[in-house]
Formats: sequence, C-alpha cells, structure tokens
Amino acid sequence: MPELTERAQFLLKALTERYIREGQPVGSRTLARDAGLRLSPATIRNVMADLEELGLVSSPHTSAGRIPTVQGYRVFVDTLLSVKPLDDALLNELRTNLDADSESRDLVATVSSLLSDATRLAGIVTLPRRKHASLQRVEFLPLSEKKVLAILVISDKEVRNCILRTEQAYSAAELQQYSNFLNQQFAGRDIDDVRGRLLSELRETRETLDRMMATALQMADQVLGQAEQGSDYVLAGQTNLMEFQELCNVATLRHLFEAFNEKRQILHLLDQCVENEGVQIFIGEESGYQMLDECSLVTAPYSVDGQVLGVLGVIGPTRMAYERVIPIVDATARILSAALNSRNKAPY
Amino acid sequence: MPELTERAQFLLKALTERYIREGQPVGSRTLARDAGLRLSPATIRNVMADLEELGLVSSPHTSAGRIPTVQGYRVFVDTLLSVKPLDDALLNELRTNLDADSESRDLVATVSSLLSDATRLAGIVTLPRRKHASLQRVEFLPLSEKKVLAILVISDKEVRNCILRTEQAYSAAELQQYSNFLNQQFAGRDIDDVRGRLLSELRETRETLDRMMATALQMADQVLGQAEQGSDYVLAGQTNLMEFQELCNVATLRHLFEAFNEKRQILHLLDQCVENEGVQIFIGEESGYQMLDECSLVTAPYSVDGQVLGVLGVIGPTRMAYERVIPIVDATARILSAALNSRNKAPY
DNA sequence: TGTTAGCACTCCCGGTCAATGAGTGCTAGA
DNA sequence: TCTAGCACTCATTGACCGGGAGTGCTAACA
Repeated sequence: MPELTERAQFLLKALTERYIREGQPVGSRTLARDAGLRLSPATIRNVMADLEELGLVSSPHTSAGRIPTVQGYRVFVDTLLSVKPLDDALLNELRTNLDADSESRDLVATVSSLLSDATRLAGIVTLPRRKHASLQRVEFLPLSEKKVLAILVISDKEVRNCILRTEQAYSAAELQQYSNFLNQQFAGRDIDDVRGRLLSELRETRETLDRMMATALQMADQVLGQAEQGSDYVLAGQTNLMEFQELCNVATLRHLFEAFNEKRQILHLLDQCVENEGVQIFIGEESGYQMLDECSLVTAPYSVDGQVLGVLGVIGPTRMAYERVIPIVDATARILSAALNSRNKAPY
Repeated sequence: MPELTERAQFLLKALTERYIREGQPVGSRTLARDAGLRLSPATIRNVMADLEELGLVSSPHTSAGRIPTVQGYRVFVDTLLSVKPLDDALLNELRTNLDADSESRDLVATVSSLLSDATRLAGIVTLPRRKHASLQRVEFLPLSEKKVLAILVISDKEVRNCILRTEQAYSAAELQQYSNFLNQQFAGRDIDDVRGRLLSELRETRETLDRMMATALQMADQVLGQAEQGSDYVLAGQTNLMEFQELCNVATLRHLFEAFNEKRQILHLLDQCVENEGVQIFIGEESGYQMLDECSLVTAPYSVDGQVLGVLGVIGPTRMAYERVIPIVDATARILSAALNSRNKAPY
C-alpha cells in the first residue's frame, strides 16, 4: 500500500482504534476531534472517501460513520499497530500458573483458561503432537480373561493407556514376556518408525516365528494405531464470546459453537498456523470458514527443541483489542514452550 | 388435586399438548376445536378461568391464549401424561451404538451423544462413581529420575494413571517390589477401606518398619487421593438448545452455558437424582437454580448390581415433548445399566 | 493546490397513531 | 349447565413524522 499518504495511514489507525474501543461507526467530526490533527471534518471526509475507494473502510449506510473493512484491519494489524508491551503482573501470572509438571492434557487446559481469562475471549490450545515421538516403553497388564491393559510411555509426561480385547487369555507372565521383548526391540525409537517395522515384521514372520512374538507385535500395533489419532484441542471461555454485540445473534453463535464441537474445521485452520513462526492472525473471512466470518483468530505455535508441537491462540470478534491480545498470545506461546522445554531436559 | 373435574383435566392435557407442539398460547376457540369435546369456546373459557385460579395455567397478557404454568406441567407430567411406547428402531439404535467394551469415559460420552441425538436436546451423563469400588491392582513404573507412573486398575474397564513426583529416584526393581507388596496386601479390597488402612498404617509404622513399605504406602495414598475426586459429567448437544425460541436470548443462553462450564451447580442438582429410582423430572424453577428457570431436566439413575453409579438425562426447554423424552431417558438408563452389568460379569 | 465552510441530502431511529385480530370476561337466555 | 353475544383488552403491524448524525458536493479561501 504505498499509495497511502502518511495522513491517510494516521487516520485509518485512529479510526480503527476508536472503532475497536467504542464499537460505533466513526464520523468525520468525531475523528477530527479524536485524531488530534488540526483538520476540519470536511478534510477528513475527503480522506475517508479515498480510504473507502481503496476498500479499507466502509460505511454501513449513507449517513453513518465509517468502520474498517477486513482489508482495513489487515493494514492496521500489519503496518500501523503499536503493540502494547505486556504488563509484568500479567506475565507473572501466566508464568506462575503454569505448573510445568502436570500432564499434557491438564497443562493444555490450564493454558487455555489462562488465555481466555487474560484476553476475555475464547482461548484455544491444541494438544501437543510430536511428529517424531520416541517410544519410551510398553507394558501389558492382564485385566480380565480376554482383556489386556496396554500402557504406552512416550515421555515423562505423556502416557497413554488403552484396553485391548484379545482372542484368548494370556497370563501375566506371558504378557510380561511380550513387553520385555518389545521394549528390548523398540524402546527409544521413533513411534512411526516402530509402527512401520511392526507391520513389516508381522508380514514377514507370520509363519516362521513363534506365536508369542506375533501376538506381541499385533498388540503393539493396535495400541499405536489408537494412540496416534489424538489430534485435538482444548477450548476455554467460549461464553466470553456471548458478551460481544456483534456476535450476539443466536444463529451466529450457534454456527460457531457447532464448529467448536465438530472440531474438524477448527483443527484444519489451526494446522495452517503450525508452519508459520510467530503470531499469525486471521481476520474475518480470511479464515475461509463461514462460521468465523465475524471473528478473528490470533495464534502462535509452541514448540520444544525447535520442533513445533502445537498451536495456541484466541478467538474473538473481528473488533478485538489486537494491540493487547497479540502480545498475550505471543508471550503465552513462549512461556508454554519454555515450560515444556525445561521439564523435558530433566535427565532420564 | 381432587378438585379437578375430569373435564378440566382433559382440557389441561389438551392445552399442554397443543402448547408443547405449537409453542403458542392456546385460545379457547382453538382448544374447543382441538380437544374434540363438543363444547363451545365460552364453556372452555369458564374451565380455563378455574384452571387459572388453581395456578395451573396463565396467560401472558389479557388477550392471549393460555399456557401451562410450572404447576400445570407438573400435573400434566405426574397424572395426565400418556407416555409413548418407545419405537423399536430407536431402541435398537441405542442398543447397538453402545459398545459395552469401551472405557467408562468413552462410554459415557457415547451415551451422552445418543441421548442428545435421540431427543434433539442436550444430553448429560455423569461419570460412574462407585461408592465401594474394589482395587484390582496397582503398578508403578519409573518414568524419569524423580517421576513415577502409578497405574490403578479398578475394574476391567476402569483404569487410572497418574504421574507422581518423588523425593528421590527409585529403580524399576524397587518399584516392582512396592507394587507387589501393595497388591498382596490390598488387591480386591474396597478402595475407601484401603485408604483408611493406608493412613493408619502410615502413622503406626513410621519408625518401626523399613522405608520401602512407607514409600509404597505413601505413593498409593497419593494415587488414591487423586483418583477419587473425579466427580464429573459429559455433556453433548448443547447447541441443540439454541434452536428453541424460549431460550434464544443471549443472556439466558449465557447463564446456562456458564453453568455447564462451572459444573458445580449442575452436579449438585444431579446428585439429588441419585437417590430416586426411575425417572425424575425437574420443571422450570423447581430445580432451584436460576439458570434453569426456563428449562426442564429429565433424569434417571443407572446402576450395576443394584448399586447406583451415576445419573443420566437431558436438559431442554420447559416446553419439551415429555411423552417422547421420558421413555428415551428411561430406556437409555436401563440399556446403559445392562451394558455395564453384562461386562462386569465377565470372569476375571 | 490543499483546506474549509456551507448546504442539501440520505438514512437510521424512536415515537405516535390507527387498524387489525385474537382472545377474554361477563351477562343473559336456552 | 351450557352457550351465544357483546364489549373490552392488548399485542402486533404498518405508516408516518421529526430529529439527529453524517455524508457528498460545491464554492470560497489561504
């Protein structure tokens, strides 16, 4: 946008800020007073006409003031925004409330609440999912005649268990043997890797090797299959969204909440943010999903050892206090990453 | 209500049914046509005046029809309602969709969805919580230097694990020893019982016995303490509630959804239904909670071996199709109980 | 050439008003 | 005991009007 004069930029900024604050279309008279430039309303009107032609502002009807369009917000966020430094009290609160020792799921839930409390919007955090997680160990325990409890230790904070139904009964000793065997073979290896090997070994050795190994492999495969599909997120403070007038009609809310329940679409959107480093923002229709047409999504990925594990962010109305929200999201992502890192470094 | 003539009862029933169907206040003319009695509107009006005096119906304003009051619904539900027999297709769907082998939490989530789908309302199911669960066994696995994974097997479908931080490092062998010891001592016993013993033993033997046992007891106590607090429920289909006009203002919805998130109040209400056997209904303000003023709650407890484990039900607007909803809730509770029972009987 | 004052115009919003229609309470008669 | 009739009440709807806020345009001014 090099065509934008400095004055136009300044006014767009002032207009957007005021609109975000007040929620009302901003007229030329108000803007003249508000902006502090010693210009008459008439002059402002001329500038506004230019901005409107560029598609950065629009008026809901002829005799209302102007409001920023999605493109207007875009320019505002990308080039005009002066981000507020995060206030220390809040930063401390974020830090101290993160108990780095809790399990992933709880940790994620906490972060989600923190985000929603700090911004008064809806907080969202995906569960950490590492592309290359290594398997620390496997255990099998007999539950009842044909049920086996499989426990999969991935790291010192990620444990999954699932109940397997088996064709026949196995004794504790047998199961012990199986898990020993598997741990010997696979402990410390990448999970995808393990799965690949399992499959190929299963095929190869079906007849030749003894039954024990086949069973062990089969079980392990079952567990891994179930463990892997856990792409999910935790949402908090949805009800905060009900406070905003622009979202306050039931149809809009319904679509939004249904999307939250469905998860699929939201997840897909969040996935797009994984690649981007740092804060990423979707404004209104930019997301490409209808139910988010009147919302913005501010996200940031979090990571351990340079490997991105997930995305966190907030969802709120397009008209949100970006200059406050952006640093919060940014900081939270850093703090979460740090928390995950520090405990990951604990020696085994 | 012996003062109610047969005719008055019949008309109250007709009025309530019509109002539930149409959602509009019912006038005397309509009712005269609808009820099939060969009475003129004027006569009906007289009866209505009586019903109004008894507090069973009311009119939103002078020249509108009548709608049932909470007391009116009460009489309707308690004495007038003709419950529809459940249609077999639905029954089958409920049965087949319950995978009796999944874990409690998943099972509960499924039931919740089934309820909400079948009724087009919000389904709610509390997690099973047995007063006297017996401990099947305990396992400890080393995770990292000062972290231990504790696994608590309660039944062949209920497993809890939690990560303990310990003061010092323990070897796999040590942990094995501990769990062996605990299993020997406590396997098969009631969990509360176990906890009590743990505490007393801890006190008694602090100095006398060897450190191993003390640690084992301490760990077990930690796990049990964490495992027990799990009073919770799973909700499904909240968004269904947004379809109803009477709930369609944002303030009402907000209170409702906030209560859903809080859980405390709802849980308290559900707890009251545990004692009652069979379907229990709270209509409007009867619940005593403001956010449910315009809602009704239809619940039924589910149980295994005559022991009530939890409550399930649906939440919807006061104006709901009770004659359809009640049998669904009832049947679902039975089916869930049966499912839990059958698999519980599997020999160990 | 950029800025400003003035002015006519547009459109939303809130209030008033009257017509309509649904439904009621009451009364008198069958 | 029931019913027909009638006057009355009240929500809803649509039309209308005036005020207010803000605009675009034009012409004058620095």
